[in-house]
Amino acid sequence: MTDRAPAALTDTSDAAPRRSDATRAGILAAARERFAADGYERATIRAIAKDARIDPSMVMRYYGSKEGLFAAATSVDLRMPDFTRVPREEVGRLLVTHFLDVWEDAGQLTALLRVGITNQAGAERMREIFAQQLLPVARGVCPDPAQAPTRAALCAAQVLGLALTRYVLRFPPSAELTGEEITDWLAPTLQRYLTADRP
Amino acid sequence: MTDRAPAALTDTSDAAPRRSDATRAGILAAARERFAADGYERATIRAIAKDARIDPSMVMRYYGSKEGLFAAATSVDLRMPDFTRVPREEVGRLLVTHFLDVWEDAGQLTALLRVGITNQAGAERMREIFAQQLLPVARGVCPDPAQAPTRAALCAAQVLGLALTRYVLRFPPSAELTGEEITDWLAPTLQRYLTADRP
DNA sequence: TAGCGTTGCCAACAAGCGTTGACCAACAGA
DNA sequence: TCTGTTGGTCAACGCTTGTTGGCAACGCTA
Repeated sequence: MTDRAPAALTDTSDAAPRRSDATRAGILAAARERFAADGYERATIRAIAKDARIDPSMVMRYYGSKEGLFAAATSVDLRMPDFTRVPREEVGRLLVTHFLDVWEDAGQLTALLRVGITNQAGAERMREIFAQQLLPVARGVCPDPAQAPTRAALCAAQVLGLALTRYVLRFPPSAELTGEEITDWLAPTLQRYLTADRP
Repeated sequence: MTDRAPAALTDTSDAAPRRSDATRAGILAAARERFAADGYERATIRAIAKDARIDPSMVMRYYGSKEGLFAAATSVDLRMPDFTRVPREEVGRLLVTHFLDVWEDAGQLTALLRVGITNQAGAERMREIFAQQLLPVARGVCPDPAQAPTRAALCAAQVLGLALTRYVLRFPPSAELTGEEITDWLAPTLQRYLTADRP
């Protein structure tokens, strides 16, 4: 009866470390993998628990519900650099390389993309990330701030489309491209979406 | 014991019309809507049957299984025009407008996109459509046919990314753009992906 | 050593799923 | 009018799901 609050959503060193921290982290890692591989519905709590070598009821105890676990597993920080300190003609290229970096290094974004498409809460989460992390970049870079939403949306479409075909649908040509090829092709597109005066 | 074959997947006037054709069509329409709205797992046969005001067992009788129903509901023809008859500098613009047309008029593509992301069979279906319908266009238009897969994949990424943000995730700026705005922004991108000599 | 909160497992629950087979009503051809 | 086919409903099946509560072992503090 002591811990009514089910989930410690902020895992960044807040209070005393618990003995179960390793278990919690294991569940979270397994959840991210499963969500990324299977989407929200097919990623069952039982499967996640099995991956983490733990009983399903532990998942419930630590994260309250499947929704809670999902929320904890898909808290994403795009780690956006400060684009205002970059030469204007290089923002497109930097945006592509940065996204490729972030996407390759963790399965969280693939998980989020997969879930955002089946699950209402997932879609809402993606809109939040878009508004809080990509939109400010466009606002700081594009010529007329009033156009920032449009320009950011165009960039999001291009970047998410690449991620979709490359990491989720696995279209062979898209999956086989090297990072450099992708950068060379997409950088001018994003550059134009962000900084061109008119379409 | 007469009709072992459960589904008439080709509905285009092959044999004598049956009394149940309306029911079949109703099921298919309801299935497309549900698949588009909910994705593969959440679109239950029971819900589809309810929408079509029919018993769930009828769905099984006419389409064999949920997989069969899905296959019938997402047979997509992109109706690609003959791009070789179009002035070379207009293929980008035509490609955008054509895709917007196809996407707006039927929910099938949204259904396919949603399902292609959670379901293995759905992803396979999308790769087929890509290879059979978009790839030939690139092959006929781009300068070096060996680059056609890459160029087609880039176009697919841009188009699908737009569809994703506009129809599925519903990013407000993307969903609110007019067809003309989208065309103006995306046409040069696709034009470059298809016809530019180098990135 | 006793007490207590924490960590974990086990067994079960109710609900929902795809799927099946028995059964009835309407129709068409003889 | 009889008979076989077709269109459709109903009730149930076996299974999986998220979720819950009880219970045993551990580790700390007094």
